[in-house]
Amino acid sequence: MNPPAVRLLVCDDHAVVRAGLLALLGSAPGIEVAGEAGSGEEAVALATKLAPDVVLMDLQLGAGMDGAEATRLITAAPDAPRVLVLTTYDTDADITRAVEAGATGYLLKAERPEELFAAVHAAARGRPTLSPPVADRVMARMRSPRPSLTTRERDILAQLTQGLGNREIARALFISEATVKTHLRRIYDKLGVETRAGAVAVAKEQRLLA
Amino acid sequence: MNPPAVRLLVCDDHAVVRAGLLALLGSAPGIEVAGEAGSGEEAVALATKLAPDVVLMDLQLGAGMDGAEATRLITAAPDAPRVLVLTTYDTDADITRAVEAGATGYLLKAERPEELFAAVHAAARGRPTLSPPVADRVMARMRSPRPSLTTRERDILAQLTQGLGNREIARALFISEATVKTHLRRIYDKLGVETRAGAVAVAKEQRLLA
DNA sequence: TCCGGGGTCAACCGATCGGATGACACAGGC
DNA sequence: GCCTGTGTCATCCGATCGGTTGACCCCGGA
Repeated sequence: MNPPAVRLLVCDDHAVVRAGLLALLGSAPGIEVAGEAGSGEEAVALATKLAPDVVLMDLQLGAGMDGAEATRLITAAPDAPRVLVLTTYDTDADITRAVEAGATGYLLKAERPEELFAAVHAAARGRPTLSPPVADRVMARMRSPRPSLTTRERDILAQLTQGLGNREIARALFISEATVKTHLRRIYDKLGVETRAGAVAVAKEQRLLA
Repeated sequence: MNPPAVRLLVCDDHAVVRAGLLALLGSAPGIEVAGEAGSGEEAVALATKLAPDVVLMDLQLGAGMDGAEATRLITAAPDAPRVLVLTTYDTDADITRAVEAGATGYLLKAERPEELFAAVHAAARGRPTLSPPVADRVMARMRSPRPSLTTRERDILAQLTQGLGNREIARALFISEATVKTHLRRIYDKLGVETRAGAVAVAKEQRLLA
C-alpha cells in the first residue's frame, strides 16, 4: 500500500499560473492539493489552518509580503510545513534570502514538471532540492568568498537608485557627505564599476536590494 | 451543436508554467491544446506546422528570440493565427511592442483563469482582449501624448546603463560629447529625473530598453 | 590583548557632470 | 513652403563627483 499523499499548499500571486499549477499538481501521483494562496499573508494563514506537508512558494508576490518573508513566518511555527520555493529568478540575493528564511528547496519554473513532482515529495520528507543553475550559483558563492555588501552599503545603494546626489544621501541617512563618498568607493570596488550609474545598473540587474 | 474547439499553441519558456497552462487549458471547454513551445523559434516553427487558431505567447522567453519578435514573425504569415500575449508585466514598452508586433490581445498572468479562457475564445474570433491594468495604461498613454524616448535617446540610455561616461558614450556612438549631453538632458526631462543614476533606475524599473 | 571589519569624518584636487543657450541640417506633415 | 521633431554640435560655468590619503571609534574574534 502506498503512503498517504503529500498535502500541498500552492502560493503564487498570478492567478493564471496558480490555476495552472493546481491543474498540473492535482493530477500528479501522490500529491494532494490542500489549498491555494494568492498572497504571502494568505499563505501564512492557510499554512496554519490547513497544516499542509509542503508549501510551494513563489518569491515574487507583487504588493504586500514577499515570498521570503512568508517563508520565514511559516517555517518559524512549531511543527511547520516544509517550504519549497518555486520561482523564476536564480540571483544570489534571492537564493540567499530564501534559504535564510528557512526554505527546504529552491526550484526554478524553467525546471521540468517531473522534477517539480520529485522535489515536492523530497521536501515532504525534509530532503532539500536545488535546481542545477541554483546549485551552480551556490557552489560559485562558496568558491568566491563574499561579493556582498554591508548593511550600510546597501542603505547607500538604495538611496543611489533613487537618483539622489551625495548631499541628499547624506541628509537622508544623517551622515556626512564624506562618509557617503567612502561608502560609494567601497561599493564601486565590490561591484566592479566606476560610476554611480554603473552601480545602479548592477544593483538592479542582480537584484541586490530587497 | 457546438462549434469546433479552438486549437491552441502555448509558448512559455518556463517548463513548469507551460505544463501548468497545458493542464489548465486542456480541461477548459471548447479549447484544444494543439502544441507547446519553449522558445520563440519553436513557436514560430510550430505556428506554421500546426496552424493553430490561437497562439498563447509569453513575452519573456529567456535567451534567444523574445515574445514580441516571435509574435511579429507569426502574424506576418498569410492566414496567420491570432497571438494572445500572456505575461507578467504591464509596462508601456512591453505593451507597445506586443501590439506593434501584431498581438490580438494582452493578458496578465494575474488575471483570473476564466478571463483567460474567454480571451482565448475571443482571440479565435479576432476580437481583442486587454487586461484592465493594461487597458488603463493604454488609455493613460492616449491622454498624455509623449512619455516615450526616441530611438537615439534609447541608444544613449543603453550606454548609460552600462555605467559609461559621456566621453565613452560619445565614442561608442560616434558622436560628440556635446550631443550626448543634449540627449541626456532630454532624457532626464522625459523621465522626470535629475541625474544619470536616476535615469538608469527608471530605465531598469520600467524596462525601457530591450 | 591585539587586530580587523564596519562605520564615521576631513581635506584636497582634477575630472566630469548638469544647466543654459544658441545654432544647423534633415525629415515628414500641414 | 513652413513648421515641428529629431539629431547633431559648440561654449561657458558652477556644482558635483571620483580618487586619494589619513584618521577615529566601536565591536567582536583570535
